[in-house]
Order: sequence, then C-alpha cells, then structure tokens
Amino acid sequence: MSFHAHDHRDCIADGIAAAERYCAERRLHFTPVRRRVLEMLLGGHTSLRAYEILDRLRAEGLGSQPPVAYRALDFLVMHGFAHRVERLNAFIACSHADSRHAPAFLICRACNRVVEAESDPQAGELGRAARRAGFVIERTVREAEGLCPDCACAA
Amino acid sequence: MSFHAHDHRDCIADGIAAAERYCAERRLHFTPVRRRVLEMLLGGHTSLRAYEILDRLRAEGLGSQPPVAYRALDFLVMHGFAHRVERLNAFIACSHADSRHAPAFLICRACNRVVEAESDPQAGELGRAARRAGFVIERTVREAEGLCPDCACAA
DNA sequence: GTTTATACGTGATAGTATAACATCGCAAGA
DNA sequence: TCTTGCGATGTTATACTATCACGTATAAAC
Repeated sequence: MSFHAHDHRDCIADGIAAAERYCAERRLHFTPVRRRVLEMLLGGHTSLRAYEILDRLRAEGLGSQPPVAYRALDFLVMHGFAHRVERLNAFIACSHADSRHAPAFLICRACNRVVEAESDPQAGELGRAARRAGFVIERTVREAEGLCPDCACAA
Repeated sequence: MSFHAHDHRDCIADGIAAAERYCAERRLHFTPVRRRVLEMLLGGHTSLRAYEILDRLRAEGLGSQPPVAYRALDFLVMHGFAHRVERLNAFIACSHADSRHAPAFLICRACNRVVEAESDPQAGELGRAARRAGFVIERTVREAEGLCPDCACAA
C-alpha cells in the first residue's frame, strides 16, 4: 500500500472477509456495528475520527452515543483490524490484515492520506535506547508527518 | 538521561539557564508564566498534562484559563524547551537543551517516568518507507510504551 | 510619546474519551 | 426447560483536551 491509485473495492471486501474469518475462528462476535465501522475505515485511505464515525453510525441508526463508536473501535484495534493514529487522534484500517505488527505511519498534512508501513517494535532508535536503558518495549508509536509525493510536487 | 537517579536540582537550574540564554539571544520574552511552566516540566521526569499545569498556575495566581497554559506550552515546544508526548497528550521538558532534534521517548506505563532519546527524523523504518514512497518527512513521532528497568524487575 | 507587536485575561465553545449502570440476547450447563 | 453468566449494547452524565474570539496590558521600536 502506498500513495498510488488502485482498485479500492478490493480493499474493503478483503478487509471484511479477513475480519470475518478471524472472528469465526476465535468465536468473536463480528457484530453489525463493528462490521460497519471497519467498512467505514476501509473505505478510504484517510483516517477517521471517532466522532465522524459516530455521526455516520447515528445516521444509519446503529447507535448514537460516543461509547458505541469507541467500543467498536476498541474491538477493531485490539484485534488488529484498525490502528489508532496518535498524532491525529484518529483511526485507520490496518493495511496488513495478517498478524500482529507494529505499525508505522506516513501522514500527509496536505491531503490527509495516511499510509501504513510495518516496523519491528525493537528496531531503530527506540529499540537501541530501550536496550541501553533496560527498558521493556510493549508497544511503539511511529508516525511521520509531512507531504506525500503528490502534495510535495504541487507545493 | 536515563532511568537512573541523579541530582535533580541541576536539571532545573540548567534548563532554566539555557532557556534564559536562548531567549536573550533572540529577543524572546521568557515571561513569568513561561518560566514557571518550564520549571514545572523540569521538576520531574514524568510528563505533565496541560490541565495539571493550569491547576498549578491557577494556585499561584499566574493564570486561570486554559489558553494561558496552552500558550506557554506552545512557546516552549516551538523553541525546543519542551516536547509533546502524543501517546499521553502530555508535555515534558527537553533533556537535550542543545539544538533542534527529533525526540524519541520511552514511557513507563507503571511509574509514568519518561526518558528522551534523540533520533534522526529520516532514520529507521519511517525514513525507509518515506524514501520508498517519495514522502517528505517534516516531523516524526517515536514513542515506546512499556516498563522501565525498575518496574520490570518489580513485576 | 506614539506606534506596533507581543503577551495576557477571559468567556465561550469545540473536540476527545470514559464512567457508571441498565438492559438485552445468546449459549453453556443444571 | 430453566437459569446463569457473559458479552454486547443503550443511555445519561461527565471528565478531559484544546481552541476561538475579542479585549486589555505591556514593552520594545521608532
């Protein structure tokens, strides 16, 4: 996944299918709200904020109070279908439907697109600093803000 | 700076002195509110949230409304005396009073101490992904959450 | 001294997130 | 079948984070 165009319907269908499989295997409930929120996140390569999601759920009669959205997002994040983008206080569908990983994000401040790269939690300066300090890493946040190729050219 | 004990009064005095020098050189106003907020941040190796800072300012008669705290924090962050920790929505004094740099943080989820390491914005998986994608990095967020040596042993 | 730019005071409001408790529905076990 | 327990949802309220807008004060520049 990069900043290039592609047939986006596949992203949605594949993402939903993967989540269905995963939940079926583990006897998890892939409920209507959870499915719908994942569809929304898969629907674009920009992140969505919790209240944008809530507004859409409300419009569809799937829930009207903040906890509805946050619970669905918690579920999706916990099981790796979505990630939280700390820098934006927002959420985005996972691009690597496979296993657990430490996501890294490139965030375009002009067009708001976000692309995900994988990273090793123990790698880089964080890993080095942790080993030096005797620190046990459980989770990492790696996000870069800047300009995507399209917006950099336009600038 | 690491998770080890040290004489902490020096941290505060040195940090304030450096900020004074920097501001004097550039004709910036190191006002009472700004100084006091920096002292608070230097006063511990945990991060402080904006409203904790605001509460203390209020108690000292230095301002009672959110913008007072946020303006001071904006100033300190802009000039590199403090950093924002995205993962915590909080702020911490800069440990490297020197020049501009891309901070990386190790955040202990048990004792809330935070230590800062330096990093190269273009390094690591973010840098690689950016070069591959043609993405121009302007700012990076690198934060690891986990257990510091003390808390890892205690666990 | 006047001008100008910067900082501060203040009230209002926007945006993000969780606590707490009630209800519902389904599935495992008596 | 019953009931018991668990996970999910509904709902109210509230906590926490951040900014806007506008007026005033202060200090440096001219």
